[in-house]
Amino acid sequence: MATIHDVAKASGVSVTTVSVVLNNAPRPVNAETRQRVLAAARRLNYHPNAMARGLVSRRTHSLGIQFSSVEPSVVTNYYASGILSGILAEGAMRKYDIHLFTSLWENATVSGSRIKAQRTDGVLAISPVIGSDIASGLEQANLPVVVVSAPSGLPNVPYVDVDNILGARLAVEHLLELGHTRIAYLATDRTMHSEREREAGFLTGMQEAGRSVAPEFVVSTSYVLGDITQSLARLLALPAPPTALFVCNDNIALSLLKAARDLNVSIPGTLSLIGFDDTDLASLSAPALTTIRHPLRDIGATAARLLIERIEGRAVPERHIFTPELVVRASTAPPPHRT
Amino acid sequence: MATIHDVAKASGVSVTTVSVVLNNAPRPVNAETRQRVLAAARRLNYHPNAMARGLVSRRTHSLGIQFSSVEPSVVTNYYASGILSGILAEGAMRKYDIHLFTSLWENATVSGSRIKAQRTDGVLAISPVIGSDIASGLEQANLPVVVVSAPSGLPNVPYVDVDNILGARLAVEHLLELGHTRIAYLATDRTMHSEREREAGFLTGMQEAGRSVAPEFVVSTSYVLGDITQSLARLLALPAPPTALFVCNDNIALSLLKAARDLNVSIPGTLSLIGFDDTDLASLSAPALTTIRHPLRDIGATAARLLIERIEGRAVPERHIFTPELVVRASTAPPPHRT
DNA sequence: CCATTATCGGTAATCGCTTCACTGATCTTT
DNA sequence: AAAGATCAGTGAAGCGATTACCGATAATGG
Repeated sequence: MATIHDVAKASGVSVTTVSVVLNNAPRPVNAETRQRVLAAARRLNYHPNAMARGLVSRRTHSLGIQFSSVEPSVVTNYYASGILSGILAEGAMRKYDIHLFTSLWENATVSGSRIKAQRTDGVLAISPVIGSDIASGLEQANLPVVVVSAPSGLPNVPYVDVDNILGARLAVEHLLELGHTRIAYLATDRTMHSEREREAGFLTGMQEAGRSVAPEFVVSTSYVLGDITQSLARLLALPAPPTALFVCNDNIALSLLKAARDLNVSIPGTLSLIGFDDTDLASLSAPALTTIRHPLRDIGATAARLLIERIEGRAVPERHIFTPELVVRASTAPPPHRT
Repeated sequence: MATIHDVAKASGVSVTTVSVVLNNAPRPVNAETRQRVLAAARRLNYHPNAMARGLVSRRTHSLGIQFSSVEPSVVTNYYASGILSGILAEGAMRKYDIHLFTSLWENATVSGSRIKAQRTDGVLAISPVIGSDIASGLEQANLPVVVVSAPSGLPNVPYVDVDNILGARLAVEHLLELGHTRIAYLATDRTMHSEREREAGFLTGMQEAGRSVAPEFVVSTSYVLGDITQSLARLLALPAPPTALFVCNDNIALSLLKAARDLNVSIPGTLSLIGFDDTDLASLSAPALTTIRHPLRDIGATAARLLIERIEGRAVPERHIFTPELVVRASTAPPPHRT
C-alpha cells in the first residue's frame, strides 16, 4: 500500500504539499505541481489511510448508530429498516459512512467505551428504552448525539420523532366519527417511549370526547401470533365487546388480521381495526389496513442531518417532530347495528 | 479525554506497562501493578483511541458492508434486513462492529478508495449485480472479502448463498405434483444473480419433467403494484391461461395477492401462487403464501463468520450454499377442473 | 560463587497523516 | 529603492496508541 511519502517522492515534492493538494486545503499551490501530485497519486493507486487521518484530524466522517437494549431481531424490523434507510440516504448525500455498534446499550459505564473510542464523529441513539442513560452517557463523552424516537431529556441533545399522541388521537377521532363507542386499545412492549405515548394519546383522546374506557379494553400482548389471537378472543368474549380496536403498531395489526380470520371474525364487519405506522404491507393486506402514517425514512434522514449539522458546528433545533397522518383504507367501517 | 500517558502517569508506570495490562499481552506483570493500572484507567475514565490503535495494529475490529449498485431503497428491504440482522448478530457475538459504506459500488477505480482506506478489517459485498467488479476490486486491495448472494468468481473469495436453482425446482415440483401443467413464471430485475438462477431453475425443472414452457408464460415485472396487476391480467387473458404461477420473490407475490383480489381472481381457486423467500409476512397474508424458505439471517451470519475467520487468518471453505425448503401454505391447490 | 534464567518494567521507534512555523522568491506599493 | 504582500513550498512536531529491544533484579543450578 502506497503512503503519502511514496506519493511525495514520486512527484518530487514534500508530504505537506501532497496533503495540501489532496485535501484541497485553502493554500496556494502551483497548478502544474498540483497536476504532478494528482498524477502520482493515481499512478501509485494511493488512498489516504483513514486511521492516520482520523488520528490527527479528529474526524472520521462516519456516524455511529447505537441501538437500544432490546433483542437484536428488533434491530432489523420494519421500524429499524425505515430509520436506517433514511440515515443511509442522508449519509450517502453528505458523504458520511454509517458505523453500527453491534453491542446493545446497557449503561453508560459498561457501554460507553466503544463509543468513546472516537471511532465516529457522532452517534444516533435509536429508540432508547425509557429510563436509558444513553443520551447523558454519550453526552458526557463530549460527542454530538441525536436521539431518535424518544425525547432526549437533555436540552442540548436534539431528538427526532413523530407526534405519537396526535397520531393516536387521529385514530380515536376516526373511529368516533364512524360511530364507534366501545373502542379498545392493544398495546405491547411498554418500555418503548412511542408505545406509551400512543396509549396515552388514545386515553386522552377518548376522555376528551367524553368517552370512558373500561380497564379491560386496554390490553397488552406480545409479537407472537398465538398471544395476539388470545388477546383478540378475550376481548370479543367480553359481555360488551368492543366494536373497534386501535393497535399500537401495524406489525401487530397485521397479525391481528390473521388472528381474526382464524377466529372467523369479520373485519371491518364486526370489528374495525386501525394500526399505526403505515408499513409497506398495510396497503397489501386483506382488508387493506387503515392506519396512521409514521414517516420513518424522513425521521432517519432528519436525525442524520441534524447530527451532521452538529458535528460540523452549526446550530440545530432542539427537536424535530413530524406530524402523523390518517390513512383510511378498508379495515375500518361504522359499527354493526345492535342485535 | 484521557490518554494512555495520563494513565501511565497516574499509576506511576510506563505507557508500555499500561498497554500490556490493558491488552492482556503475554508478558508478566506484577499483580499489584496490574491493579494499580486498572484502577487508574477506571478512575480517569480512559478508553483507548480506536484510530491510534488501528493505525499501529492495522486492525479495526470492524466489518465493512458494501451494497451493490442498486437503488438505496433496496438496501433496506426485507432482503437486506434479514442479511444485516444475521451479520449484526454474528458481529455482536465476536465483538466486531459493522461499517456501512453509504456510497454504492460503481467500479473498482471509483469506489475502491473508501474501502482501501483500511477503515475495516474486511468487506462483505452484498448481492453484487451481474458483471460487477466488486470482488476483484476489493481483492486487489488485499482486503479479505466475502460475497453474499452471488458467486464471487474468484477462487480465493468465499461466497454464501442459497441454492436458488434447487429452490425453483422445489417450487416447480410442488406445482407439478398438484397436477398443474400450465405454469407461468413472473420475474423482475434480471441484473440480480439470484433471479436469473431462479428463472433458470424454473425452466430446467419444467424441461426435465417433460413440460414445455410457452414464451408468453415467462414475464417480467417491476415492484409497482400497477405493473404487477397488469402482468397478471395479461397472463389470465391468454387463450390458455396458466393455472399456477411461480413468482421470483415473496414481495412481488404478496403484491400479486392484492392484484388478484382487485381483479377478482381466486387464489388458489383459479390460480395457484408460489413465492420465494418466506418473508415474515408470507404466513400472515390471505391466503397464507406457499413459498420457498430462504434463510437470510443464517446467510448473513455465515458470511460474517467466514469473513472474520479469514481476517483472523484461518482457512475457510470456498463457499457455503444453504439448502432451501418448500413451505406449503394455502396459496397453492390442485388446478380447477376443465370447463 | 558465578553464570544463567525468569520476572518486571522502561525507552524509543513507528504507524500515516495534518498542520504550524518558517524560508525564499517574486510582485506591489510608496 | 526599501519594505511589505503574496505565492510556493519545506521541515518537523505531534496525534495516541503498540511493540521491539534492552536493563535491572532476584532466583536457580552446577
